[in-house]
Amino acid sequence: MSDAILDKDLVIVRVAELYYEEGKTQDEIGALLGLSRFKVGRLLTEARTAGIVRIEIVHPRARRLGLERELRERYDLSEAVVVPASSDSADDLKRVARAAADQLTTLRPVPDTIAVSWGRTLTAVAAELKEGWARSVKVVQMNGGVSVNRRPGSASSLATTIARKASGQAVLLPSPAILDRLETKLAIESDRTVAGVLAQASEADVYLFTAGVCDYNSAHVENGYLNHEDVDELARRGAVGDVLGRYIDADGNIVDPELDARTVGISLNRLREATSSVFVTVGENKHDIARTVVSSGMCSTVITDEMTARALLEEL
Amino acid sequence: MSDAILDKDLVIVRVAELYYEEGKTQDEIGALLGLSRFKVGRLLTEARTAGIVRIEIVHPRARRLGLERELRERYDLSEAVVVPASSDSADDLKRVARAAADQLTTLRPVPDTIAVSWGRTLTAVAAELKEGWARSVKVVQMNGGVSVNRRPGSASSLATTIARKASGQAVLLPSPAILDRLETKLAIESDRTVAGVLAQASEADVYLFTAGVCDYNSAHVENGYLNHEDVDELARRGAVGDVLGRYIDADGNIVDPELDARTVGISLNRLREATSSVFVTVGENKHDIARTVVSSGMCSTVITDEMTARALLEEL
DNA sequence: CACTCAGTTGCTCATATGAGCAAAAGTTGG
DNA sequence: CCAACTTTTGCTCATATGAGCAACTGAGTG
Repeated sequence: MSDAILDKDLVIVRVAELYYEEGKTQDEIGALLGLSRFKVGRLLTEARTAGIVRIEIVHPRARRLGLERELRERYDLSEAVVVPASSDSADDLKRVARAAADQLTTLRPVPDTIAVSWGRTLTAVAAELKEGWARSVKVVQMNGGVSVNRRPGSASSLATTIARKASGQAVLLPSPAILDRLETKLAIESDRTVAGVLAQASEADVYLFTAGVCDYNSAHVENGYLNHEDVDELARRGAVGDVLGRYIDADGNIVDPELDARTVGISLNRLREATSSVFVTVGENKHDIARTVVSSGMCSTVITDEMTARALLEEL
Repeated sequence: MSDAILDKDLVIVRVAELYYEEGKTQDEIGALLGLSRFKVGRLLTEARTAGIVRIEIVHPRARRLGLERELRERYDLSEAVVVPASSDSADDLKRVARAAADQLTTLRPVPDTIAVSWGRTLTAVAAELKEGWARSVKVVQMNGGVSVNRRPGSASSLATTIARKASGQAVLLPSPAILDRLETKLAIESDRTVAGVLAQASEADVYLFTAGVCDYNSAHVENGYLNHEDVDELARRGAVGDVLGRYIDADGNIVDPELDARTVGISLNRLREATSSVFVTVGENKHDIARTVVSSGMCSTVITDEMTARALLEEL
């Protein structure tokens, strides 16, 4: 092949095939093709760099470590977990939930208390956790509203499920998410029971939360806390979504202070100050609020799908 | 992770990710995960074996070396070339043609004379050959019919194209593929010009041919040598297709000796006796005739697409 | 509880490969 | 045609990895 008219690409392809498919050594390939083993090595490196050789990890537990590192660096996070895109995007919620379950299971030191929010995403995480994922963790609800749960068959809330699977204790927040009048909210937050739960939430070792989208499909609308006019008004004020029931704009600022004052739960600053605040998010409709959360310091760990990760890494 | 509830698959995936995506050594991975480097090595081997790590050669020039070896062994071939399936199967003809062109270019010793048949497959091969693919090769037509070419714009036959690109000489066979009467055929084959060309074809170093399917789309029907009744009769007699215009059954036997006697060109036994007979075939409609060619010793080299190769390797 | 057998582990030593460097080869401009 | 610069090559030496083996561990049986 030394004086044949074959171009370089063909040589690279042959070398890659002999090495990866035939299992031949670089020495053997060099002898076969009349090249030095050093040249063969360089061609293999070029084949990998140019994408002619593609090495892919194919497994439900696989991650995208390169994207994870980029996310950590871009947003100064202590941890990022990215689940590869799959051919069945309906599967993404389950796979991100499983990755979140894996991450919780490997938290070190094992937390005494975890504060959790609620929503479909965290419900999936609770479902993916294995029995005995930890030993005796107290799971505290950190924002209101879980009692207004209309889904039939969901007898135990996600906080209860997470706690049960760790042979731990669930501490539920017996309060609506949003009160009609400020006075009522202040009264409830002063009540010893509610105040005690909020205090335990504020002292948690780990915060686990997701975010909501500011649209008509919102759990707040579904559960009667907001109506369509409310949502329109919030969107008009620039809300991209809610964290712990608190509606924020792209910069992470509360868009409606009056509404916020009537909302029950710990403050967003508590997430910013926390040593370990874990944010789980899936889906294109949440890209805007996801960007806000990671860029305004509300989380130390993000767990998400590949499409969301790529969106977060795009220049705006 | 030594006492975590994570299962083995998760460990394998993490190890594979750290090695192939992060470029860490087995030593480094072992230190990170609390495993020996020997254990890490075994997990990587298992990841490759189990298909969790997939290494693929992605390039228009790529081949399927494993299938090639299986074909060589199954059919006692000296060479087999298999082109990977692509997402655009319309592209297969071009890619197989390119692989055939590559193969011709690397023939050693460089042949003095090549005998060729005709058809769309070889036309594509001629198109894929580079200028100067060889130096001064004589290309001889070994079966009749090329002159009855109705395709507009195809000013030079494939034999002429192959010869020109090698700065060589084309020797065309000035004869119809099939004669109406046996006497006419005998007369033409005795003519000094035609007899000389057939003699040169019989003495070629390399034979390059494809096969035709026994159906209404056949080039013989298109060119008026056969009509639909003829095709029906051939099929009734068990014909799976034609090689050099000669219709054969699954065992490689001539199905209509009378028709065969009126057909102009070298015999199929000459292909069987040749040192180097190269068979190029693409497409599912040719699987049956392809199987006949490779299993009845008509070729020493087969060049085909992945689907055909897999069909040829299937047990019947 | 002890024995046997199968599977797994960590090791030594040999082999395979890569990094960095000096020399050689190729290209470009005057 | 020659000089200067860039690119490529082959090498030495260090590192990374695998094969084969002995020892260890776990499971099953009497």
